[in-house]
Amino acid sequence: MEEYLQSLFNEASKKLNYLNDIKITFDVPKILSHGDYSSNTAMLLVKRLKKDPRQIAQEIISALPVDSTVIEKTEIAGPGFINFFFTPAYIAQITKDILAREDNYGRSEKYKGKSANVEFVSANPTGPLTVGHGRNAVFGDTIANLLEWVGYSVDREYYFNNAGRQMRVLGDSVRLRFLELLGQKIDFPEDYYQGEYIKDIAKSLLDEHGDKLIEEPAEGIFKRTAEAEIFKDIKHSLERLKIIHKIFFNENSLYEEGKIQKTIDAFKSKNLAYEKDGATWLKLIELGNEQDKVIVKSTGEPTYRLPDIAYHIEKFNRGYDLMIDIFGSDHNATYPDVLAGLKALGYDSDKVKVLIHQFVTIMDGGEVVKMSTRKANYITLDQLVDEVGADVVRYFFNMRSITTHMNFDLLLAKKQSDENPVFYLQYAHARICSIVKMIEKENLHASTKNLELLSTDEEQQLLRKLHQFKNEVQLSAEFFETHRICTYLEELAAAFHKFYTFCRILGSERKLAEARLSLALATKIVLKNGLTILGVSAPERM
RNA sequence: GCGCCCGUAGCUCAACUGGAUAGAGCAUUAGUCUUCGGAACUAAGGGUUGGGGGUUCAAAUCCCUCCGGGCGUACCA
Repeated sequence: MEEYLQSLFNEASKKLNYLNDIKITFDVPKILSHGDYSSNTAMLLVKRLKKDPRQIAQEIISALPVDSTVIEKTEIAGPGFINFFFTPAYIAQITKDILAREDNYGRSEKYKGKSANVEFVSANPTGPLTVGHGRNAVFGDTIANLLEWVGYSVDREYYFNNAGRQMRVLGDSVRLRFLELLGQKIDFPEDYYQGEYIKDIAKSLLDEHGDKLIEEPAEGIFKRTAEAEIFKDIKHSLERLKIIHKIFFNENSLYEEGKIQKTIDAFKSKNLAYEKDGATWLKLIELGNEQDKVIVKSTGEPTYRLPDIAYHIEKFNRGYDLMIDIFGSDHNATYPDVLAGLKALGYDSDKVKVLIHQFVTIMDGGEVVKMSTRKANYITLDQLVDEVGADVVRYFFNMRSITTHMNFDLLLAKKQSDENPVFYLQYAHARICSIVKMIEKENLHASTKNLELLSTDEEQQLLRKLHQFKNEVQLSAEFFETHRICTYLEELAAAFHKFYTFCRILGSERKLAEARLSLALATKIVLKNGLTILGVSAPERM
């Protein structure tokens, strides 16, 4: 419908030149009596034309070559909105498109030929993924899905570092637990990894190798085994949520391939780096940031900024049109340095989109659970999936804007899981599947021949909702907002249940029953496609 | 102190990125089933959008200021 309106305005702009100077948009009004679509174009032109907006609106309407079989009414309302009312018969035609495209309905080719990289999770393998990582993981994967739905080819990537201080501490944590198992009295430092999983890894090493490892350094087999075991668990946790990264990028490879040094050299050759107090500093003030920062410590080790910049250069060199980084809010101070560095080296930093999500506050029975990987005081992602299921976890993390500091009450999630909105959506889907099966036994089949019969309020409301899906997918992808899909699907499911309550299929006149059945099928398709984007299953029965 | 994010119904969150009368779910209350799945539907109550100023035809949304919370503010990542 929007495309049609757009084409009307394109025609009109040939007569009314001023329409070319302004961005014409169409909104779906909140209130039914304001029509199917509404445009504020006239009001935006008030300043320029110095005329009454309602008068401008009238001028525009007169210039629109409206086809009365498509639009039954246009009106000027309020301060100067132009409202469009489509004919019920036209609105019902959407059913045909949906049934024809099925699983692909809602996809577009707007960004066909473009490539994107989505980097997310990226937790170092020092411990199991926590609920906090869950938000990052689910959101990142869903953003990747959305980008695919609008035509991008997408690589999902996981960036990690197995060479830093964290990992040394990890190796030594395992070594100490190992010695402990051999009966040695050890003093386990407070800032080491306290989790049980460290003991498990130590135990498995003991089982396999006995006390032969007693003289081994922490950085050898202890660290290697810990990394391998933990990574295996991380990948498994992600797979349970249907998340599979195509690329695991090890920061270490940047050193091995000399890319870190190359980046330092690049900064130096542009006179953007200098030595002070034995360290190498980046001239970030000159690049517009708050203060200069160290990129190579006096020990000779780079700070995270340098490999981060080198890593993004690496991604630029792979030719992506869009690179998305997904971070928790604890990283919000780091990325401006990285972007400034990239820009200074001549890369188009606008291609890098940093999405920061706020923290998840875990509540358990009204009490805040403070989390720390090192202290092993956390709820793992696996535990969460065990308790509420993958679908609920995915839906829950997707259903809120990433800017909100969300509360997750475990007690509530467990207790009220039956009332979670995800079940409402799945129920609607399962209900349709069951209806269709049942009705086809009556030798009644969906038909789009008489869609104009779908004229009740409930049918028309449902049809209008279906119309919005494609646009909703596009907006969600362009604004990088997964929660819009959830909101949309809840409205769609509600519209369906209402339709289903008031409009009988069995018992209606045959042509009407066939049309209604096709509407139900179209709803099923859109529900399923929406859930697919979110990574939530659409069960045929529950 | 400074930077980023947040503050909307009792609770958890939306609001098409500046649009018309701020909406959903949960909770509360009152209803709807001899037939297609009641995990449903109908209706009611509940708001000075944290406070105050400003910008304009129009502000929950943008700007200023104050209050409250989260995360940062490293030669940790």
